[in-house]
Amino acid sequence: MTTPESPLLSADSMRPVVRTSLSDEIIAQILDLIKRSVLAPGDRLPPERELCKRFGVGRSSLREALRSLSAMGILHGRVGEGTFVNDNHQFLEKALQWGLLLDRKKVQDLIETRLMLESENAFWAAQRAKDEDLRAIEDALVEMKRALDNSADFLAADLRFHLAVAAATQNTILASLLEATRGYLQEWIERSLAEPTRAQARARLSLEQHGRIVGALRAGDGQGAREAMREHLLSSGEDLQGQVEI
Amino acid sequence: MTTPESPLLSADSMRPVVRTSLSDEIIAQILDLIKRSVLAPGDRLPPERELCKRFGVGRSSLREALRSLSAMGILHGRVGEGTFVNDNHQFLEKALQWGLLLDRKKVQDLIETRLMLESENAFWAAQRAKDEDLRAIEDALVEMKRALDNSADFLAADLRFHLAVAAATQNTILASLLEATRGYLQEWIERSLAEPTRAQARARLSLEQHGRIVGALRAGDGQGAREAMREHLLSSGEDLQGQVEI
DNA sequence: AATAGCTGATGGTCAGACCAATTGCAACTA
DNA sequence: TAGTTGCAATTGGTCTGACCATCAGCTATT
Repeated sequence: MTTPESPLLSADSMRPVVRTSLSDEIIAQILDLIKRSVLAPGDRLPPERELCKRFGVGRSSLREALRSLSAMGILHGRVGEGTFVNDNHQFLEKALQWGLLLDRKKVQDLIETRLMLESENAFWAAQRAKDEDLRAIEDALVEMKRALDNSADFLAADLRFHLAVAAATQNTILASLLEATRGYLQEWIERSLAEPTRAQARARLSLEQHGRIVGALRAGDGQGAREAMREHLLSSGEDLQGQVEI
Repeated sequence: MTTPESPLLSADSMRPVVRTSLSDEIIAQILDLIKRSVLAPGDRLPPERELCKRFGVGRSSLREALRSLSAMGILHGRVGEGTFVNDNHQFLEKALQWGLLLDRKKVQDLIETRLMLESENAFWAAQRAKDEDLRAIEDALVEMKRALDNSADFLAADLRFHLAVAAATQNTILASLLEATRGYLQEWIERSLAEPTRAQARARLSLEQHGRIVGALRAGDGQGAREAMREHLLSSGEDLQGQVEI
């Protein structure tokens, strides 16, 4: 038989206790510091042994927090130098990478997602790009033209072009998502341009298509930019498609 | 004076050594085990002290790996019981959450991104939804109708509806991104439906709009589904918009 | 039959130690 | 003087052993 409970306990006056681990607490605190710009990208954190004293925890707990933040690309440590706040927060990229590690079949989905993100980004960029954004985009285009016969340089400029478009949307989430997908696909893209002759032909076509995108962006033509980007990715995506199925 | 370098060194024959940390190695291995279904969701990992022996590392390194995986929602540990593989891998959601933690202003961007993801998802769902997907979507709709006068239940069914649409796209990345954004906005959505009278009116309108979405999905009308979803989110988004600016 | 108490297993935390990489300065060499 | 070499301090990376708190399952008590 159970003893009758006190009336005090009948209601939901008692909630289960949250037992948050020390490292989770530290993770939250450090993220908060970054959020409040007390810690800016590029900054160096105090040495681990000093952070221990400041947080009042042992080195294990502290390190488990730091390693977690490193694992998701927010911090990075170098022996003998220190631990730094990453410039570009690639947590999304990291997460995506891990997600793909869990299920490699998803690359197909990724290509599709990227098509959508890129064309949508072009749409918003056309409506919101500031002068400096347009200049960055056109700079990348010029660089692509200059690097027509150098596959690696061309690809780098191409990446810069797309990231500049993403930045021009003024929507950091959208841009982050695009950077994450694109960053991860970069490996495949490079592989699909292995044969030089093929790469040359592709580069010329690609250059022309990029020119059309810039035109639409300059004109503030959202629909046109979306279509131009879509067309570009669909045509350049065929190579990629074949590459993935290997 | 610099001594002339050996010809062997002139080319890029020597690349910098990658010094991968032990915990990163362990993270990769565990993820690989999950990917190959050696470790299934719900499974319990061997005790830490035994994993140390198996991996041949100290407990610090092992724990730093486990904590990192826990921090991104892939594992979770309970004292006295063990460490388990999480059922739902919400690393994308976690990452997005952290991203927002770093910069709360981004909620605005999130709303915009969600609009795009949802409408695009509707488009693909219309083309690819299987019978069981449609059934799940309609189930959610029925549930919404039943819960017209219960704000919390209605909201839950609404969430189920949108997630079912996401699943119907058959694109796991797209669905994950949507789940992540939606999951994080849920808090705001709930807050925007605080006043019961307002919520009632909204619920009726919302129900009708969802009905139209289902119609387009059933008909396999991608364009129509995208438009219906867009319309729904734009109208329901006004409340949200006001909420965020507070 | 139900309860209380014990025991072992397990994750969470700490402290101290050593290693390896890096930096900066001092000493040395050409 | 200019460049190199060598040493020492700093710092992240790793290991070990220990103790604590919690939980599950068993045992003995009532």
